[in-house]
Amino acid sequence: MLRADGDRPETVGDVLLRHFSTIGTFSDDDAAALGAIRAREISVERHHNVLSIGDKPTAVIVVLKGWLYRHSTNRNGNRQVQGFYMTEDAPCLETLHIAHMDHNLAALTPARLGLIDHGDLKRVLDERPNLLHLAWRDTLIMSSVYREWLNRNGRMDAASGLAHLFCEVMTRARAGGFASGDCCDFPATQEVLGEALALTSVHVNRTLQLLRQTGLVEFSGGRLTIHDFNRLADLAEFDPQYLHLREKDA
Amino acid sequence: MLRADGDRPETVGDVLLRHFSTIGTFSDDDAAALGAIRAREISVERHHNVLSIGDKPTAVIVVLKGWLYRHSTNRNGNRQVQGFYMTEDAPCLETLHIAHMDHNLAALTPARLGLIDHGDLKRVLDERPNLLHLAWRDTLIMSSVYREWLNRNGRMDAASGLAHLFCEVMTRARAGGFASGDCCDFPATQEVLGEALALTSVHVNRTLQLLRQTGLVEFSGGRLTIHDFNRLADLAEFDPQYLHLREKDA
DNA sequence: CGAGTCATTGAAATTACTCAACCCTAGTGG
DNA sequence: CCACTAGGGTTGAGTAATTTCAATGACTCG
Repeated sequence: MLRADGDRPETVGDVLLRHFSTIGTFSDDDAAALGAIRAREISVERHHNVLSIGDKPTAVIVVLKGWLYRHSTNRNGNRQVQGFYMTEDAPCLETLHIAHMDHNLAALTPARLGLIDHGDLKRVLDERPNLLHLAWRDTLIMSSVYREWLNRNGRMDAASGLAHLFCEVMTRARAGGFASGDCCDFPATQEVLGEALALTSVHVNRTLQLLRQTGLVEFSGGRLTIHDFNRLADLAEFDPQYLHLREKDA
Repeated sequence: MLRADGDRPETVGDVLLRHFSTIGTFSDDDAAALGAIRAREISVERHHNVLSIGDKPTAVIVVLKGWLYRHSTNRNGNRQVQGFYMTEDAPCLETLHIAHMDHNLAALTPARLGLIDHGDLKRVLDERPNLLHLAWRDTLIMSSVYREWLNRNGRMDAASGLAHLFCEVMTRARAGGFASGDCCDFPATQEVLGEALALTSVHVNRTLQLLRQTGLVEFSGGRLTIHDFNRLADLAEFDPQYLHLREKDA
């Protein structure tokens, strides 16, 4: 599993490498350097903010287990969820060059996180331009995803938007190897789905019933099942291009 | 005006440097290297797509004059505008690491653009880590702006959202030195405003009338005047933090 | 002057929200 | 083992924001 050294237990760097392998390629030397990087691990409770507005993070986070999500809250208490992050995602690479958090990063489920200090990571990235470009690319893909969320929330009706989000999650889960058949984890409540799609939980509930009735999707108990991906993708006008995943070459 | 050589006419690199100076700092050597970079210039007509979905750009764009905007169109012809770019902005730095365009970049007005070939820019960025980090930072700030647009379009009513967009444009214009007093260019039609805010032009029109009646804002003829920035910012819950502009130290 | 683009207005239709209640399930403590 | 609780899911009825459609006005440019 992409270990630089078959005997060594898996490191946080190895997990990050596995993520990078979904969006690009790197050499064995790159893998060895990142795999050997120093890291800590922490656990976080559900709903706990890992990073909050105003924080000045000193480490980059790699999700080892569980899910995180990104969100902001406005004056009257409405939250906007801006992204979901599953195992192997590195949701705050941007803190390398943006000192202050302008939003929050929270745990969607109890989660286990790897922390790589900025200094340590910067040292490796400076020495290995290829890894630096992969890290940059990763942040650019996140940009692309934000753009797509903007399209989704601005220009799609509730059913198509929900379908689109489901397609995204399933596609990313598949890319990471976390889907089994037409099924993957997605431990969001209807409330949180609403916060992501800029809908109320009541409307999400009604929209879910629609999708369920058409037999396209099941969503309950934190699991997502897509019975007919093509039809769902068509409803959602979902084109995975924006995720800029690496073409599989194996 | 930040020229490495007082006698040399201003280059595309110099313009890009001026943009970078709003988000960070760099050395004289950095300035000399980027100022001397090879570039071409082109002119584009209003409404013309400079880059289209599927394109594989080979150059980075610096806006020398006029405005660009980023947009996507969905099946039923609805457009979502994802960003506005004024003089000195470099709206497609991300193409350095994302081969295929997943959206369009178009001219909001007739515009003059500087083009720096990826190869030439990469060479300079590889040699000058500080410039590379500034370029990366610039793309990260764009990310942050997308997040804010997501909040705006998802969680704000029409009046607050419009006010927020106006605050953003004015703040960026001021940072670039393009505002005079409480006035700056913003050559968008009400239709385009609607495409940015995910509203119909009819509703934009009515919302503009509201803002006008309260005496906060004037918007006509491609000019934006904000009579009371503080009150407008309050209505919009506008906090410029997300633009991550450099603290002025002069 | 005429054509085209953009701005404005009115009335009807619709989507999604709000509020409030109720249900279901899992976990907890007596 | 059952009652209680809390979190999430579901439902209904009324409401508000925004869209739609269609027409009219204003301005600019050739």
